[in-house]
Formats: sequence, structure tokens, C-alpha cells
Amino acid sequence: MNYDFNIEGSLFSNFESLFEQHELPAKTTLLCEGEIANKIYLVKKGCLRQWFNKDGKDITFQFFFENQTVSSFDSFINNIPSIFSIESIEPSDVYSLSKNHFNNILREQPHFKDKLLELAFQRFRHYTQLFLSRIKDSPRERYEELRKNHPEILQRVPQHYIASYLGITSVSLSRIRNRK
Amino acid sequence: MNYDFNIEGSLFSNFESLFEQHELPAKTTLLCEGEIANKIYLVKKGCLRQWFNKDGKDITFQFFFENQTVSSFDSFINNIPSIFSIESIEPSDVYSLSKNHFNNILREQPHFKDKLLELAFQRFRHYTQLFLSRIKDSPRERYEELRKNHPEILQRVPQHYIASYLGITSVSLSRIRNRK
DNA sequence: CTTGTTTATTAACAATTGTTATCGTCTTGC
DNA sequence: GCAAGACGATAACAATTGTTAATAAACAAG
Repeated sequence: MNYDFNIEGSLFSNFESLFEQHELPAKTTLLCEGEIANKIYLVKKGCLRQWFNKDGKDITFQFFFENQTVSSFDSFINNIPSIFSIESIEPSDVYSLSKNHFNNILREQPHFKDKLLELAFQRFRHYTQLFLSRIKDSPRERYEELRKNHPEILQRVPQHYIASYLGITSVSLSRIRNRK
Repeated sequence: MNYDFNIEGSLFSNFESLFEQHELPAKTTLLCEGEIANKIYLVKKGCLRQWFNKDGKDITFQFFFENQTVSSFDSFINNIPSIFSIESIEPSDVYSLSKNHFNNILREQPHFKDKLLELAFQRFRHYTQLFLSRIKDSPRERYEELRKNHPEILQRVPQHYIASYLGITSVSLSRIRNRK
């Protein structure tokens, strides 16, 4: 897997003492495109987004809320520059786990790797769903899907982030919303 | 992982005696949307596509050529109906591996599972790339990418399959091609 | 050779989206 | 409180894409 790493907080429930606590204002960058990730983050309160730069435009492609884990896993594991940034949307409380602590858990907890693989597998399924939705659904259909299945995202996330997540401009999303 | 399973033929290089050979005419269905996959296929000659039905329209989302392995892995592993079909494009020679043989290899070859996971990982990266390309690139940019990096696909695959792979109609693809 | 199928192009029109800009409202920081 | 910025709606126009239909070339089957 790569580009994204979102596993449920329960994975780390036994290791929370190893995490460091942070209180972040809105729009705080946790990882910048091009940097090598050296932490995994657990969202305790608030929400984050993953985004990258495309010809000067800001493209958001994933949101993270309470009890989700987020990192640039490909960067974290393989020590390569991340192709995206991670930023807070709301003021947020996050826990961070360093690479050293992560490796210690991996060494000392034999079943941790299995759980990790299982959750990586889940992430893969999620990405594939997103991918197929891009192929077969129109922006309007994707917006409706979001409204039905993830209304909490629409409520908490500013509309222009939603728009780029749907693959359209905020102007076009505004039109779609007022067309029904 | 799910929806797709494409690992290099070398994975099975020691087990080819367990495969069954098939010669297929063009447009032969190997797996039909809704069926449960009971075979993994290895393309020896020719090419295949994965596609599904969306409101009566035929949407192709992946191509497979020589020495690639293809199945509906999610269906094969979890015994659930496949959400897509697999069909030959050209007249093709394929090898098939039954679920029994697959399970035997998995049981008897301790490193096989690791290689499988590694290749599943690769597939994940590929899907993520496709996903991000859908987000950030226009149909024209995706066509150019295909022309630069996968010209063999353009040469061998009929244009209307390419069009649905790019997320546009064949009419629109024809326009893009004649616009430069 | 003839017929039917598949494939690609083109045209005309409708629908959608992008681009740019303006405006008003609402936060936020000072 | 005030100024600056963030956010969302809207307008006008350009560009792109979808839809439907007609046409022609290539191909396969009989």
C-alpha cells in the first residue's frame, strides 16, 4: 500500500502511553509534500485532510476524523518523500507515534503485523471503491453518495475541500447543490 | 484487496504443471459479473479486460496482457459474487488454476503467501496511482499518459474500450485524438 | 462474393463543467 | 471593534463532454 494509511485507533489501544499529545489550531500542517514521514498520527478530536498540489491547485483526496489513524505510510515505511501533505481542518487534538516506537511495537508484538496487514487490506478495499466510484459515477452522483453515506463529512468540512474531493470546482459543487 | 488481482506470471513459474490450458476466441467471457470466481488465469498470449455494467453501459477498467495473472480475487478468496466480468479482447491462450490447486500451493509452499502479499501490495500501489490520476488529470491528460507510458495498450485495444477506461465516451476520445 | 457486425469518425445540439470575477457573510486575529 | 481573510453563491462566457444519429471502413461468417 502507499499514499495513505488509515487504520482504526483500536489498533493502538494498548500502546497509547507511547504516543505524544498535540493540540493543533486549524490549518496546521503535520506533514508537507516532499518530506519523509517520521510519525503516525491518531486523531483524538477534530479532523484532518490529505492533499497535494496540482499545477498550483490544492487537491484534497481524503478526510480523517476521530479515532482514525493517518500517515503517509509509503513515506513512513520506505523512507521516501511523501507525495501529499497532511493538514488539520478544524482545531484538533492528535496523538503522534514515532518511527522508533512503531518499530518497537512491531518487534515486540507478534500479532501486530497481522493486524496491520489486515487493516492495510481494508484500506485497499476502500481505495478500490473510491477508484471505481470515480470511473462510474458523475460528480453529481458522487455528491449524492456522500450526502447519503457520509453526511458528517458534508457537515464538518468546508465546501471547497469537498469539491476537490469530488473532482470538481467549488463553483460547480455550488451549482449542483442548488439544482435540486 | 479486492476487485482485481494481477500478479506476474513468475509467481507461478514452479507450478505451471498444475494449470489447465485454454484457447479462447475473441470476446469470450471467463468470469461473469455476479458469479463466484473459482479460477485464477494466467495470460499466455492475447489480452483480456475487466469490465462491469453501469446502467446498461459497458465500463472497462483494466487490461491484461501476456504473463499477467488475473482473477476476481475478492470473489475467489471470500466466495462472494464478483462485481465485474473478465473477457478476452483478442483470441487468447490462457492457463487456469483451480481453487483446490491454489490452496494446495498455499499450504505446501511457506513462502508463497509472502510473495502473494508483496504482489497484492504492488497491485494496491497501482490502484492508488489510477485513483489519483482520476482525481488530478483530465481525460486528455490521461490519454496522453497512456500514449506515452503504455502505447502497447493503444495499439492492441479497440478504442471504445480505451474510452471507457479513460472515463469518457468513444465519441469524446475520437475528438481528443483529432484535436492535435 | 455478400451480409452483418464491429469499429471509428463526424455532425448537431444539449448539458455540464471550468474560468474568472464580483459580492455578501462570516470568522479570526489583533 | 476593526481589518483581513475565508467561505459560499452567483453571473457570464468559454471549453469540454454527453447524446444521438449518420456514415464509412474493416472484418468475419456464411
